Parts: sequence; structure tokens; C-alpha cells
Amino acid sequence: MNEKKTAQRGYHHGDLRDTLIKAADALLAERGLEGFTLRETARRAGVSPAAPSHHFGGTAGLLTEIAALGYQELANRLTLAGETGTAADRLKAQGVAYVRFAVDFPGRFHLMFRHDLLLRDQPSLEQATGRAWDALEKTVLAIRGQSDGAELDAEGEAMLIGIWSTAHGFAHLTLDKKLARIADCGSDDEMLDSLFPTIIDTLWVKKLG
Amino acid sequence: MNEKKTAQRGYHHGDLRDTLIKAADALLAERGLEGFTLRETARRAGVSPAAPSHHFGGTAGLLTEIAALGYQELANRLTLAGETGTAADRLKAQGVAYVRFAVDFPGRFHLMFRHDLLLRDQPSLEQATGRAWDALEKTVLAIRGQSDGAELDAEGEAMLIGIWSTAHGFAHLTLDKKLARIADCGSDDEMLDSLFPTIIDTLWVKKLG
DNA sequence: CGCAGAATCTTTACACTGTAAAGATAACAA
DNA sequence: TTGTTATCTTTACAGTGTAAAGATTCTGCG
Repeated sequence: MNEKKTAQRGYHHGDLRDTLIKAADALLAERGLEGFTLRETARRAGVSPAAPSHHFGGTAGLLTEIAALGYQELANRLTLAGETGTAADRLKAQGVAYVRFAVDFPGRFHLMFRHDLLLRDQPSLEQATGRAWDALEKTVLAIRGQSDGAELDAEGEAMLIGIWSTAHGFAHLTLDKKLARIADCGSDDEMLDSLFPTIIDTLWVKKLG
Repeated sequence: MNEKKTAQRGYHHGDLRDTLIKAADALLAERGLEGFTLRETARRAGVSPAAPSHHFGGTAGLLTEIAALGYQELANRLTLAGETGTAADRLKAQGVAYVRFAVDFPGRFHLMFRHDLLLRDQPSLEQATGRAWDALEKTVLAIRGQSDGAELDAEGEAMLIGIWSTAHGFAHLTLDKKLARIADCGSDDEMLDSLFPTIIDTLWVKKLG
């Protein structure tokens, strides 16, 4: 019976921590990282402006929890994309999933790579980051013919950072509308589903397959 | 005799516009984009807090001029890198130059891709962006065997966006210290000069050459 | 039960921020 | 000289994050 709901308007909210995380995440989704405000988060949660700071130690503490959420979701998608097909297919699918995540959660995505806004060594963040990372590494290990727990060899390392960089850059450029003028596609969806796979094919798969 | 210097402490500064741009650029270099402040810029220029807004219409106006500076510098470097060697060599060199620019000017670089902070259709920005863009396009056209003024074919377009994405992503990940834990290189310089070319080779050049 | 002590949230306060509006000053043109 | 205009300052306001201190409720222990 830990569900006291928010109706109880006393000093003790019950589960204000979770409420704040959800409110902040929703605010991030609505207004983006630049529209995010700690006070507005508190307002939406129906508490005083200073309440979030008390729970999370400051803006960075709250944002770090949301970034961890983001890495969890990203890890889930990367894992899912890394389950079917040849090793090359899986890496390609993971690249697409990476960009898809960025398009689906632009606020979270931007936040996840703003180390000036995050508490880097928070366990929740480190663990979630590790999960996402491992999903990619596993696929590259398979491509390189290495066993699952091994250290990546030099070329594998280059491949991993390469696919990561390409997907990461494409995601950023898409979110920043930089690709609109060149590839005059319509929606981001169309761009993602046709252009990005083409790029991966042009760069990668022909060499791997 | 347009040089009245800043010593003249009157209402009319003389060339406050340029002074503000330089002060803002220096502040950006020192404290990064997140440490940038319009008031601090005014402070360094020795003028009132509201003076910058009057000249540039607001923060975005001033930042846009600095972003234009950034694109100019980037265009210069890309042009220089695209002058010697085979077409494949030049594209690789341009990729390295792109990342090098980001490492040398992190503040400017971040700013240049923050469309929420810039006035997109400011001529100075559009023109500088175009110059940088053209330098890359020219190299890809050469690789594709197309004439200089032509429209890129589909595969060339994919190549262009591909190399851009890879360099852009690598630059972002480097600046965000995300690569430190994987490729345990020392400095950013070392990473740039050895790791990034390796990636390009692994991904690209073997196919092009 | 009663009641310290701790946990939780609020209040207050402060130093910032960007910028709109109105005032002061200097340059300039007639 | 005198009016006009451009340039910069002053003032003011609505925001922001958060430190410090106060109010309230929960909790554990006698």
C-alpha cells in the first residue's frame, strides 16, 4: 500500500521522487532540453520550487536520472535490434535503432550527451550506459569472430567507434535539421527509413558481407 | 582613422560591434557555450548590460555572428584539406580537419549546431555555411567522377552525408569524453591523429581507393 | 501511549539571467 | 546654431537555480 496518490496535500507526498522524474521527463519531451526548467517541473508536480533540489541535490541530479532512463530505453532497443539476422544485418539494425531512438526522444537524447548537465559517476547512469554499450560491442565481437567476453581487437574497436560515430552524427544532424536542404526528403521518418540505411550500406555492409 | 580604441569612455564606443563579437568569442573559448552569458560579454567589453541587445537584437543575433565566424574558419580548413592528394585522400583529410576544428573550437562548434540559439536565415550565417558545405561537396563530386557544378547523384549524396555524419559524431563523442573509456588513448590530439584516420580507413577509404 | 529525532517539504532570500522601455549623450546635417 | 538621429545607459521586470532556515509529518523507541 505504497500508493498514497498525489491527492494527499500534506508535507509528505509519498512518492514525490518518482513523480518529479515523470514530470521532468514529460517536460523534456514537450519543450526539449532547452525548454526544461526545474521550477516548471516542481510546478507540474504541485510542489514548491525547492523540492526537487532537496530530493536530487540539484538540477544535475534529476537530469541524471532521466538520462539513465534514456540509456535504459536505448539499451532495450539496441538489444532487440541485435537479435536477428547476420552479424552485419544486426549492426545495421542497431544503427537504425540508435537514430530512431534519437528521433523518438530528442530531449532525452540531447541530455544523454551533455556531460556538463549530468553526474557522470552516478551508478544508475553508469549501469544503463554500460548496458547500451554492451549491446553494440556484442555485435561487433560477432563480426570480428571473437568470443563474447573478449576484448575487442584494434579493427573491431575502430568499427565500433565508427558505427557509433556515424549513427550519432546522423542523429544529431537530423535533429538539427541540417540534412533537410541536401536530401530533400520529407519527414524525419522517411529520412531515417530510407536514407540512413543507404548510408550504412554504402559505408559498411558491402565491406562486411 | 576608424580606430578610436576602447579607451574612449563615452557614449559612443566607435566599433562596439566588433568589440562585442571578439569578447563573446573569447568568452565562448574560455567557458564554453554553457558558460556563455550576454551580460558577461558586455562586462568584458566595458559597456552596459543592455548594449549587446541593442546591436544584435538579442543573444541569438550575437551568437549567430560567432557561428558565422566558425563556419568561415571551418570552410577555410576544409578547403585547405581538399587541395592535395587523390580524391579519396582529400575526403579523408577533410574528415580529419572537421574533427580537428571541433577540438580546437569546442564552443564555436557546439554553437554552430544549436539551431535554437541561432538566427537561421541570417545572410552571414547562410553564406559561411554554404562555403563549408561546398568544400565537402566538391570532393565527393570528384570521387563520383561528376563535373564540378553538377548535382550529386544518389550514391554521392549518401557518401557526403555519411562522411559528414561520421566526422560529426566522432567530434561530438570526443568532446563529450565518451570515447575515453573505450579507446584508452591519452589526449584528444592522439585520438584524433591516430584513431580517427583508422576509422576512416576501416570504413571508407578501402572502398574508394 | 508519548515523544524525541529524523525525514520531508515549504518559505524566504539572494545572486544571477535576458531584455523591454525610457532616458542621456554624442555625432551629424542643415 | 539647432534639430535629428544613432548610440549607449539606466531602470525595471519576470524569470532562473539553490542555499538556509522554518514548518510539518512520519518513525522508532522508551
